[in-house]
Amino acid sequence: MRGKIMRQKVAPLPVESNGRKRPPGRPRSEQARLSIQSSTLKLLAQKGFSALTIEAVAAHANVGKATVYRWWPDKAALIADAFASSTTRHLHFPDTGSVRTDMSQQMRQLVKVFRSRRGRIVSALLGAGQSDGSLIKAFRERFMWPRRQEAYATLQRGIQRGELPKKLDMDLLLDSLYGPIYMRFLIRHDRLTPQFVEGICDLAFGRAGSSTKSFPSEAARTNRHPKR
Amino acid sequence: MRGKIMRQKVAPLPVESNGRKRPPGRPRSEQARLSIQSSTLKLLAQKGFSALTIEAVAAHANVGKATVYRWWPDKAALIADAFASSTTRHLHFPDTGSVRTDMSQQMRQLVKVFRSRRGRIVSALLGAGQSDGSLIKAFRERFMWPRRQEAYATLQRGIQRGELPKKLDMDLLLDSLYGPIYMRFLIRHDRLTPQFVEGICDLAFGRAGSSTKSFPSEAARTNRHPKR
DNA sequence: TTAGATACGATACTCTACGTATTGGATTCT
DNA sequence: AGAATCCAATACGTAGAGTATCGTATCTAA
Repeated sequence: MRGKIMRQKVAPLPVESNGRKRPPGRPRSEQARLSIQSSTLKLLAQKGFSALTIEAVAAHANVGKATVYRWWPDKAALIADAFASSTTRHLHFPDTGSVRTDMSQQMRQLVKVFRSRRGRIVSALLGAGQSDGSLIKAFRERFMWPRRQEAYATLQRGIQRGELPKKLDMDLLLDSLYGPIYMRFLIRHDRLTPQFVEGICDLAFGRAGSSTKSFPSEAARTNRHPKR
Repeated sequence: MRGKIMRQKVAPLPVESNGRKRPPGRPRSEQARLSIQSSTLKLLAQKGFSALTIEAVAAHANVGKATVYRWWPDKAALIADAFASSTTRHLHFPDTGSVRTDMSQQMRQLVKVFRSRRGRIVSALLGAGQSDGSLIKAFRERFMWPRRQEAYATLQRGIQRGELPKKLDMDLLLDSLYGPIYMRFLIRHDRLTPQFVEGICDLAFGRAGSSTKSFPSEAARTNRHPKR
């Protein structure tokens, strides 16, 4: 028995911009919410997923344990939400006039994030996600998907400029660009460097470089991006 | 007394391979060890990492919990060891005379393993490894590294045949081939198919295909494999 | 044959953290 | 004022980790 209903995570604060009246009773403490989220991220980056306890989060946030459970059903939801709420504003794609340059610049940024404190949070999320579907889903929808949309647009510009073939499997190309980064990030068998990013791009876009018209290898035709 | 004598004069646990005499006392039960390992793998594939309890392993293996702890310090070591001891015998590289074919065939095999029951074990190991260095290390050393050695040899043959440039960053190429597979395997944003493998190879080796001399993109030169 | 050493399964135990429930007080509505 | 809901604090029940102990089994050495 789940006790009483459990209010659905994230619980948008009342009184919002919409005309709804605020319900009676003491409103939830925004300060407590923020404090919990930031403590979650902080401890997650420090200790990793398995060492993160809700009791520690509550203590660190100067909050009652019940307050955590009132708004988040479990540790997974807490982490997914904290992560989503902190999604980096960096990691946008530039528009330099060259796909190769646009992509590699963003990839370098991603590598920088992965190597930073935030990287630890991402790996914890992906790691725990392997035994909890909701976490990996949160990662895809809140982190990966928005960036992938930008990536599609970036590639599209490249196609229009004639840098890429018109019939391009964008998902294949993007996974070929980012897969090696994620692999080194998660398996840690080798260093994540800007040089590595350039090597990946050389391989995928062709050695020729930025603005030339050399099609990658004319590969990656087939269907566009039919999934999801 | 006479009836059941001589039971198992077959030397259940004879002298070690080295010249050392066997220590006094009851020798450990090989049967218990194997039973524990196989139960670990079975439950891990069934329930994933977080739901795997040592108590359940002991019960499933018909073994005392203390017996588990006598030989493995913790859950991580138990899993790492069970995984290592079961390392698939498949996943070898063929020698067809074409690097592209050698690689893509092995990659298809890997995809098949990832999609099988064993895939669940691998993802559990990599997932838990994100908060436990010993697990990710076990994966690298026992699973990844032996195959990478074979991959080096395979690429080397390609170089000697002139299919690949002499100055090749093998690690970059291998990460570009396998990274996309691991990414889809772990993030699950898209399907892992043989067609995907071919797409990756098209991109990395060039569309031309198997036995032609088309250098990938002449990329991936720089240093050979200086790390680790 | 016996003594010593070590493994075995079983089980009881302590600890930690999860998640629930209760309490007394604070805040905001009608 | 009264109802409703929040808050922190804290006690509680449960699950599983890891340790300790017991009686027994299986080995070596003398």
